[in-house]
Amino acid sequence: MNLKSLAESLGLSTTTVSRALNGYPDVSAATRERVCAAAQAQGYAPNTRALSLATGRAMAIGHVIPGASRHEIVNPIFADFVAGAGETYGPAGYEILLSVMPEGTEEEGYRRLARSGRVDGLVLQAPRPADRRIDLLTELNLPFVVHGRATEAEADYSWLDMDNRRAFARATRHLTDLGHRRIALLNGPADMDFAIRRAAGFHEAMEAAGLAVAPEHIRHDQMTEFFGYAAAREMLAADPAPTAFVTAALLIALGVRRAVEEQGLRMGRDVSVVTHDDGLSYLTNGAEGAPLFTATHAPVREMGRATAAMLLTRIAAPDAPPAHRMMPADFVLGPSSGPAPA
Amino acid sequence: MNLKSLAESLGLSTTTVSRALNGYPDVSAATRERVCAAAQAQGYAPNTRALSLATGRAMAIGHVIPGASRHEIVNPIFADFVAGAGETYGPAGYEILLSVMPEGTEEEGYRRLARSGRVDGLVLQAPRPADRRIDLLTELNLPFVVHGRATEAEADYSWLDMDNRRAFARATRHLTDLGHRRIALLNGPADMDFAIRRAAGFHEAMEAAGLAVAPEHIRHDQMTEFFGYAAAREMLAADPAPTAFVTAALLIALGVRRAVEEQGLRMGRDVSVVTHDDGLSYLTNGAEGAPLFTATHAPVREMGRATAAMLLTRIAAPDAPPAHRMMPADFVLGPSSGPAPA
DNA sequence: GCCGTGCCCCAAACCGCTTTGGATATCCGC
DNA sequence: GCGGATATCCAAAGCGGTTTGGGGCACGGC
Repeated sequence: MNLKSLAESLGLSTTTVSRALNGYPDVSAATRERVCAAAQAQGYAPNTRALSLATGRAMAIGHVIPGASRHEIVNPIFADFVAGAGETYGPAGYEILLSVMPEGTEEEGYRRLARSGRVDGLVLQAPRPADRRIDLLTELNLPFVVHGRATEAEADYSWLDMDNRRAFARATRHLTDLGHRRIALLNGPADMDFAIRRAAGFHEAMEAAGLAVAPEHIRHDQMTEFFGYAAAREMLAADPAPTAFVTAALLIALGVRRAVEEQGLRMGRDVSVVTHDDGLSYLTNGAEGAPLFTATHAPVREMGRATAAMLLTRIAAPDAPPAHRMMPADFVLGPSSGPAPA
Repeated sequence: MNLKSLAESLGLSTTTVSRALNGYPDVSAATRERVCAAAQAQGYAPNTRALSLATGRAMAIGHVIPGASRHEIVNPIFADFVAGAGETYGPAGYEILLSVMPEGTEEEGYRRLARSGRVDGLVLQAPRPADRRIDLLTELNLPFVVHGRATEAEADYSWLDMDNRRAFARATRHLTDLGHRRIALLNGPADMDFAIRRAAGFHEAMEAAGLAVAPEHIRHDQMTEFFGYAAAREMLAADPAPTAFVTAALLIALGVRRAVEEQGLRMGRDVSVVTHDDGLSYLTNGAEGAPLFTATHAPVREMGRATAAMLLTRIAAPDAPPAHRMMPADFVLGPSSGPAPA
């Protein structure tokens, strides 16, 4: 069922039918009525491929999953972020094009994606401090918004980020205020910009409290339960052991809790834990109103929605100056943190 | 940089250039060489929109996230499954089109997706027993493969599934063999086909052991940590309490462990837990060689790869009869299960 | 009676590629 | 020298929409 046969069945030209369906003025109300009814009845939907070729708009946004190497860890926040973005795209008629780019082929991959015309814009995730993708995309002249920031990027670009530094300073200060002096940081991968900002916030608060940071109490790794468990287990066995942990993800915190309890210690009394919580739908911090961990909380789904909205306005007005948006994190008090043991 | 200008710059027709690039015979080796070199040099990449319109193939596969309602839980296995599928699509030149379909608009949504020609095939996830989508897609004549099965579907269709019944029978038998008599099942949502099969396996093993199933020991819900915690906590406080749990996901098992330890009980001694483990990259069952839970294990990423491969062969030969593939689950022995307490 | 003015509608060009159906040139055997 | 392969190449017709640039017609004013 294409435009042509629909037009024929109505005894009209394709031009008129097209204009009628797209709300152009040059068509009488009666005709428009008739056309719309017929389209509805015959179940007409424009062929996106043709539409896209004619209009030059792909009506799709690219999201890239970096690294398709077999044992790569898929970022767990990815699903929620994309679901959030989808909520924004849907009503606007955009679809998500997911591109899995094998490590190493990235430059070529982005180039091809841009030239292929499959997408009208791109969302960049998990940037590194000097992320080459930003300059690349600027050069390719494809609208994009970065979820996160790339500290050392030269060009100005649109981004939406959580205030990582401030959130982690807040979390750490909470612990120093409680009298903790040996605080460990279980952070995300060291080459991620967000992890660097989180570390900065941590150091800032430690310094403000006049505390030294023990290098052996800082760890960077993929944010898994096992990382939290293994790192905490090791640190707790050492002497002196930390009395508190700041962790970059709820999964890490769950691992820490496992190590803590395995040692016969109690969380919130013997060892305090403050975590960042991405508000993942399938991994909530306890129940509503009864959090399990003291946490900084910033729902990533919300960020997906907001990032998508920024990108859509950017696509609508590509020449507008880049926009920036900083999302704050809530601070939630839970039973996992308490005064430092004497 | 389109075909036309590339052809002009070479003094050839677009026909010849197209044939040269696509490996058709009607072109001399010298010309082909020249064309390929120029394409490389000028950074030519065919416009997918036009290519797609001309060939009729979209070079994209649709994956649908059901439900975009604000508080919907995004299935955590989704990310790994899609990453796996992407590994298969990539080398074949296919991209993933992610469609977020709001609850209720599904029928219309699939119809539009099919007619729009954006995708060459579809992967259906999380089917319900009498899933209407299967008949719908068959009617729409769009190649698709179901991850899971729909028990009551009438038509024959391609599917790939884990052997849920057998896996859960195996898990349950392990516990009955250990002498457990009161075993609880913390299952996925009751309307999911996979959850029904898992329950069937559970009941089968209980019956084989001559054990009655207490209705209050069966729970269906979203597979979150909190569900595991709350359900186990409640059950352990009741009298008689179960001595063992079978759980449908690692996250649930983590919640159960939390409840167990909160009660001062020890997992594997006072309370046994056997879980299913989807092998998510960011949520592993302990470390390699040192599992945390006794588990049935079937990596969902692998299933993504395999499902994608099935779909691609189906697209290549749409008239072949539907294919079926059953994936077994491993059984992994861990410290979370032990003899029933006396 | 003529002309300007809206109102509706349409034919045809175009988006960038593939593919069909020749066209031209070369080369072969006889 | 000539018919018929064979090897190369190309013009043009799609694919299914949008958009440009009119064209006919009725109406009103002079």
